[in-house]
Amino acid sequence: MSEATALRSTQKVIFLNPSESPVGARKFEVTCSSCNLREICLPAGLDHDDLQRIEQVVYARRRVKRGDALFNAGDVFNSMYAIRSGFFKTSLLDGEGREQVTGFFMGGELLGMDGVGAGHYNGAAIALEDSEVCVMPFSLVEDISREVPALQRHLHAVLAREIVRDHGVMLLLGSMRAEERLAAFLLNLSKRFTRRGYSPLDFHLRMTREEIGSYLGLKLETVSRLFSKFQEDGLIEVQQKHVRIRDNAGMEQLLTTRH
Amino acid sequence: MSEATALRSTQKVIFLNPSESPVGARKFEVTCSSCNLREICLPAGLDHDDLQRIEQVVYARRRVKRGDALFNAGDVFNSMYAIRSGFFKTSLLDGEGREQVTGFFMGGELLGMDGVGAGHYNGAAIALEDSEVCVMPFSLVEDISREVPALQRHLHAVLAREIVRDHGVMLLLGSMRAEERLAAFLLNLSKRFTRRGYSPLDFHLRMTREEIGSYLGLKLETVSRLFSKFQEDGLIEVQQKHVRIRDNAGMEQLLTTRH
DNA sequence: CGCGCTGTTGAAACTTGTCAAAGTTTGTGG
DNA sequence: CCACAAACTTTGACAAGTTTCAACAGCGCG
Repeated sequence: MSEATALRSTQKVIFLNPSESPVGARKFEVTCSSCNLREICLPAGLDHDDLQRIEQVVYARRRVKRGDALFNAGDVFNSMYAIRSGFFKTSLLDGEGREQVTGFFMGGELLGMDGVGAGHYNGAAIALEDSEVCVMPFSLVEDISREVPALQRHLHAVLAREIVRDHGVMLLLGSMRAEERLAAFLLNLSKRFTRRGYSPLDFHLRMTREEIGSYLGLKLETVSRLFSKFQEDGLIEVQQKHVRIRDNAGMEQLLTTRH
Repeated sequence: MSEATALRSTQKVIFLNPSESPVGARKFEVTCSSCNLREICLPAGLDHDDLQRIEQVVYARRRVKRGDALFNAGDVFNSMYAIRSGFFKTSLLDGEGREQVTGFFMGGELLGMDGVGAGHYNGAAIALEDSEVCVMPFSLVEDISREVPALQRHLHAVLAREIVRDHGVMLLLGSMRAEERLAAFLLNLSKRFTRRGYSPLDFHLRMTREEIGSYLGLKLETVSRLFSKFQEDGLIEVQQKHVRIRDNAGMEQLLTTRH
């Protein structure tokens, strides 16, 4: 792809979405090769040339304040986003304004894939703490992935991984009881924190009980009761948003034992 | 892409998966341009050249008898499949052998996207009636989509559509009551039958109550009771697997009315 | 430093699941 | 082609799980 094409693509992004401001968005600030999330974000075993070309897809960074939307359902789709730091929830609004949280996302994970192909995002992404994302204009991603098969494969893998993740949530919502859902949720968070170098046994929940409940298909009171029950059973210690896992094996057993 | 590359790709498929037998699998039998599902399967507005190249991705057809698996969870991933005729369910097995149905698929819809990138399928696809699929070796799809941007966009759109579909199911499982779930399910089927030229008001369910229940996160008895209740309420007529929708508006109201 | 959002807990109601039995359809082998 | 078995469906009564409503406590943001 020519540099001219790249510029055209990126400018389109700027003008269509004013909030993607050029402030702090100069390309030379961004390098994937030096990003500490590189191993999570990018495929392994890239040679220097490929890596350099893949870095072109990251056009800019953007800060999102806690409570603000990275994008809303229905917004024109231009870009996918990689989370550099922070924490997001994604959600849908059903017909009557009820919210369904479809996922929680942390550093190194991608957002916005649900907009590919449709021209607009299907759901919203809201920051649960002050966050920063890498902006990847999708037309650029497509252009470069035609030239760099490693990026093409990675893009497909990323989209498919989201499908697999969603199927996991469907399994959770469709066939687990409340207890199992919360255990699965906590263990999943724990695993993802580990990968990012945080403690797997001691972490801070960024979301409210209501958001957890929405994600798990439960009411907030049920979630609260379960936290208390897990604590009584010696599985965890909870204090508001702070969770400490005391009996990891016990939690896993909750998931593998029928009733 | 050279013809040699194409042949290498297709042969790999044959040898890795013996059930993809060359019987009835000769390429010249397959033409997307003459397929009556073309409008559902392929992007609109393709010129003759692009269409010819896209047809290359369909290497073969394969018949799957009712009850047989098109692929199983864990099978090596080589191909995506387009359904030419018939009906499938996809499902996951949870830790203890319980099945979660993740979707039902009919003519013109695609299967196997959950294997992209991981090297193996995440779930299984089982034929609910004698079916026939187009086999699309994924390496071929990737090769050609690098050359034909229309195919590239279509592939991305197809993957994203699956993500959006899954989010819809998560909404259903996470925030609807049993009645709403069944109504949503029936209306969704109705809509998809319409698109294929079948009656939207009068159709034959290919799946059992248990499979419907698994998909909707309900027990089969609950599904059965709801069918009876919908009949009492004059919304539908049911007789085993045959369903006739009598009050479409009433069904839709079930979905838009809170409680 | 206080007001509001978030979280906890209790009791009662409701929805859905479980268990059981009987009826119906489908498929198969004689 | 019939008969029988297996699989699927329906329905009832009861149990269990989850939600609803309500009251109150606590933390944290402004």
